[in-house]
Amino acid sequence: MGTRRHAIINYSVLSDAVGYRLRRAQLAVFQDFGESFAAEGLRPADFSVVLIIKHNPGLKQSEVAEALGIQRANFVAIVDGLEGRDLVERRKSETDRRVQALFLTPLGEQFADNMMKTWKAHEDRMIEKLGGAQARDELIRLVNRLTE
Amino acid sequence: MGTRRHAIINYSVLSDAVGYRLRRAQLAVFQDFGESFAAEGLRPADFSVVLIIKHNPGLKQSEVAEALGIQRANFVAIVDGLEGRDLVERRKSETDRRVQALFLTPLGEQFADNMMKTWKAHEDRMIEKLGGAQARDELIRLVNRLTE
DNA sequence: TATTGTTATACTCTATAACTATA
DNA sequence: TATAGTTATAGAGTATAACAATA
Repeated sequence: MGTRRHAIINYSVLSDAVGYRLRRAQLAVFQDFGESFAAEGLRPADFSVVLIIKHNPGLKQSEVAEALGIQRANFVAIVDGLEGRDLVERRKSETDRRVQALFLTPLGEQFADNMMKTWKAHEDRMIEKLGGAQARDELIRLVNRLTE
Repeated sequence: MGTRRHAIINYSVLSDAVGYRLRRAQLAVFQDFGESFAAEGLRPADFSVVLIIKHNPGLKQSEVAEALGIQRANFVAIVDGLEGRDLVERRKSETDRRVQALFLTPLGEQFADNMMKTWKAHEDRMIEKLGGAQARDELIRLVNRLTE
């Protein structure tokens, strides 16, 4: 049979456990992000990499990786993917032949502009859910204390 | 050579992107959680499962899984692990032979009590970082809006 | 027919070690 | 010796399909 649809659950301290609630919220936000960028096939990490390169052209691979908390070994495949889509270009430094400096291609610049429009629509949805820009600012202020 | 230690990075909108900041903060909290429970070898999912079973003995596997947003296929291995450590017990329901009802073992009850002490120390650190219980309440209130 | 638990499998993300080429 | 990028690999976490037992 199964008369009840959902069991009534006592979540105990989980209801306001910082880690648990943060995790569930982050997954919900990334879910919306994923749906927003499904057509472009852009993952959160790709977005952040394109954004950083756009605003910091010429950085070393390892600098971008470190800025985003990505290990340089795992960063290689991300750049490979973006380079394969002709969005990002690796240029060997003249002064230090070990380093790869990263730049957006012309297509990458164009892609970044469109990407930001899609992102803004996503972010605006999140801000609306939060209850406005002030609530967003308050949230950022609070979560930053956990990261610092 | 290498005169600069860290490149100065323009993070653009990433500085207050809800998803990005939430993700970084969640990782920081889980990092502290992991260090707190390194000795017990308890992952966040294990913690939440033990907690739910403690406060809702006799729930079906699928009910606990759904309550925690874990797919029932992936939940099997989690319960296997906890059962293998003699913390959780599966009991076949008398009324519906398909379902496995979940209970803590006596050792599991004892483990849960100790677990909560470790967790409270962890959570208190997070609350302190946030600036007190009121700030924590405000954070929970805000992130819940993203999940609902 | 539908549900519960299970197995198998694949894909992403992350972590570590070791290699190469350069400095 | 040390650093930047790379390769290989292994471990989590997560998603989907299909199966057996039972309803």
